[in-house]
Amino acid sequence: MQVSARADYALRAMSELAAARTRSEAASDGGGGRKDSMTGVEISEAQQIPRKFLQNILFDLNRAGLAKTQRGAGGGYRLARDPEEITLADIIRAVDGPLANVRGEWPEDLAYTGAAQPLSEVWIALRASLRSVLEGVTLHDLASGELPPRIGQLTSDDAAWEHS
Amino acid sequence: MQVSARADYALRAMSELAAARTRSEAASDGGGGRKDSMTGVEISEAQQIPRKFLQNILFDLNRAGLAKTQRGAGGGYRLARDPEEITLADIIRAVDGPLANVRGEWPEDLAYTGAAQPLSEVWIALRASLRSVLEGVTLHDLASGELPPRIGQLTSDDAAWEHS
DNA sequence: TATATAGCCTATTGTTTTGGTCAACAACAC
DNA sequence: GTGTTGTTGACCAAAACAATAGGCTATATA
Repeated sequence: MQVSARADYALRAMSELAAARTRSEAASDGGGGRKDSMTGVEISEAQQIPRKFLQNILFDLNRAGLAKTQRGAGGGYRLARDPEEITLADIIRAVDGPLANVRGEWPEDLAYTGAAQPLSEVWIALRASLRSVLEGVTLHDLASGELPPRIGQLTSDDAAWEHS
Repeated sequence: MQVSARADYALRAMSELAAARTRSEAASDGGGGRKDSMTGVEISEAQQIPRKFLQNILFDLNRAGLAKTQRGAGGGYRLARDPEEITLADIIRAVDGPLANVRGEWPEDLAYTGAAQPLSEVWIALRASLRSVLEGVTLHDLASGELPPRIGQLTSDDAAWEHS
């Protein structure tokens, strides 16, 4: 139940790209508009992510169709879709594979015997619960700083801030 | 976001112990009562878990105060508390450490900059969400086969059964 | 008090994942 | 062209994970 460095970095990089796009749209007074792309180096400096490692991750995001790339001078990375249409779950899946699995297997593929039988239903529930968070937050939510109400409920209700 | 083999095995082993205790209580007609403990080998055969690996895990569970052990002939492992008082979260923490952390850090310790700032709140929400499932299910729920309503909601409502 | 039974516990092994680097190569803007 | 930037695959070290080995210790009971 760990969030990997890859996933964390990917989310931060994509946030940065979402911000670049927002900045670019805001500058629609003149005509040319400001650039909505960032180079790998720019992203790595903005978010303090090791350059080379970040490039691997951006490559995955590109392959998954979440980011678009432009080679050559003046190139860089930009979002492939509107920030409203990219969820955190999309990003994590692109770099880490399936959101939740057990010992490398999908929950529904596990065959439990005896007393442990109801466990598979618990895993399904767990996955659904993860999804309800990660598929409910988009890059736009992050970039605007306004997370959906669902998140606020979760972080305020419980003793959610205790360790572990 | 993977559930480790250790966690899976631990949950299955503890389910088995819960079942043994239930069987023992059911046999309260005569007087002696049936044994509520199982040896390592019995558990490993019942759940198809590698013997030696299981022993490491049982050791952790013992150290965490979730299982009690008895050496010597006729010995074995048994639950240290009532099954109603042991949650799945307790078991996972005993063998895997903290339920949810990011790159080895607690969510609240992460310092995000710029566009990624609201991410830490998302991690808190994610952890709360995990907890709401894993702290809500006890060994008794598993052994009786009757999971709490919260689980049923999660597995029925959504398209919860799709892959990934 | 033997003795078989069972857990204790440290060490070790092999494999996979993770985090990260390098460098040759391909595309593109100017 | 020429320099900038991404592409791609190979590479590496360290850590984590899964699993095994085996001598040691406790103890129930015959």
